[in-house]
Amino acid sequence: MAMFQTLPGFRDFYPEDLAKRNHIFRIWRQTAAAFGFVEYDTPVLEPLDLYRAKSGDEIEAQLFSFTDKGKREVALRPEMTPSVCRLVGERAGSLKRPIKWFSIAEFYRYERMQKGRGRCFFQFNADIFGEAGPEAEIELIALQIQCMRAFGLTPDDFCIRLSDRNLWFHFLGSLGLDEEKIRALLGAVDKFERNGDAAFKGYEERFGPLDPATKARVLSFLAIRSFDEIESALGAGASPAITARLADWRKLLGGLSAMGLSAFVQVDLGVVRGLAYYTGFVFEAFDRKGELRALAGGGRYDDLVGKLGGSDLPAVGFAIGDMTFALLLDERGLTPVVSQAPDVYCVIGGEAERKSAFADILALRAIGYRVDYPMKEVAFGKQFKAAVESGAKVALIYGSEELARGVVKLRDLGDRSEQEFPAAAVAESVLAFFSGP
RNA sequence: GCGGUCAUAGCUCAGUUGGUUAGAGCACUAGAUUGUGAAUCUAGGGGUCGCGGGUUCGAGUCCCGUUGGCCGCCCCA
Repeated sequence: MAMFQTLPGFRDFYPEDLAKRNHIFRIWRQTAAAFGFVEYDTPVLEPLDLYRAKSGDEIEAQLFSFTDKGKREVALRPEMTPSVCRLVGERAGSLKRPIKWFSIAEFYRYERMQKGRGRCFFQFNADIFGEAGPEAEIELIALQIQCMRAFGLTPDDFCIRLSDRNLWFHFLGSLGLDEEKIRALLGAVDKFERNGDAAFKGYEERFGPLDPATKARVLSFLAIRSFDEIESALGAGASPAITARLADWRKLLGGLSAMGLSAFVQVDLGVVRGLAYYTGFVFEAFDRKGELRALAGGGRYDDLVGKLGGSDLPAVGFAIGDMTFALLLDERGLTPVVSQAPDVYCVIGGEAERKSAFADILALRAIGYRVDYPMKEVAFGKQFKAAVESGAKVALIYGSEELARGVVKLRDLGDRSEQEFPAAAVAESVLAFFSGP
């Protein structure tokens, strides 16, 4: 029993765990780069006010926050958005647009542990700044899909539910509700899927009973699952603002369709995301079976950079969390098996032979091969067993007989065939062996 | 923050109505085996039975507390 445990909700990564994590990150990085996104990073520790400014005081309960030795109130970052808003806000005037940035970083939230949720977790974040039109959403939704597809996940495994807080604002505004009521009602819509009718309780406690006709219209609006339904609900006699918004929808859906991604996208106005700062399209990825919490989520937040970074910049972004994503890969049997085996394992006769081997070992490693050998003098039989168990492709045999003849023997641990190389040209010979047919 | 449930070796678990020095398999180390492969045999290391207190002649076992895991609620940027 270890003397110390990790803090609740924190994780150790043993080599095999870290290999899996790194493999996931590697694919996310490659994918983001393929989409033309560049990587950035920010401090883990930030001024507490950065998060207060965005989300208000009540958020403090879920922050790892404390006062540092300089009497500054600080917090471990619970998300990337405020930090990245600061970065782009500071240089908004000099950055080429569109600004396409991504990061892979660890975050901390003081919450109760649950399946797919801990107190520390990693997120892949991607954002586009400086593009106000739905072209940015096309790019980001496509990236989000590819970040999951790249692991072999299909439309049978997950889908992106697409909604629009802007449309909800127009719709509820047309019912005569003011902004405060609209925001409260969107909170109810967000909870409706989970809590049913009880979701409206908070609204009604604050503003009184919701007019039944209005409620009926809200319920039928949040049940919308296709663009056709949106059009028939709003299209006839719509205001210019709604007409323009419907054009944005057509552009977004058309773009995703042209990319061949329609099967991954589900229009679903029941998703509005709880966050008040989202201003337009919002999208959330779920597993198809509905067994896990959300895999990824994002949306447009056109007012936040101005609020946190000082310069007005339209923005869209999303994040994928590592925990739920890893659970989904496990469930589908898609967790990558990452080999950390050496390419070459050296079998060494004795101390004299060891000296001959060392020069070659270092030369091979310098070329980039993974090379291992026994630390101590052990029997040949054991060394061959160790070579096989290491997973190496070949064994290089430095025996006294071979070296006396000026050769080193290579044994293919797969087909058990052997060949000899001149002892003076081992690195070149191994290189030729591996690049040969 | 609330409720349910669980906790014995690195892993999976056994452990009698409370009774001697807490066990097995797997894994690990070494030997049999000083030049060729996942086998076999033998030996070894590894446990304050999550932690603390109580009941008892005696607690892994019963009681209370606590910490941690899992599941659900709240929340979920």
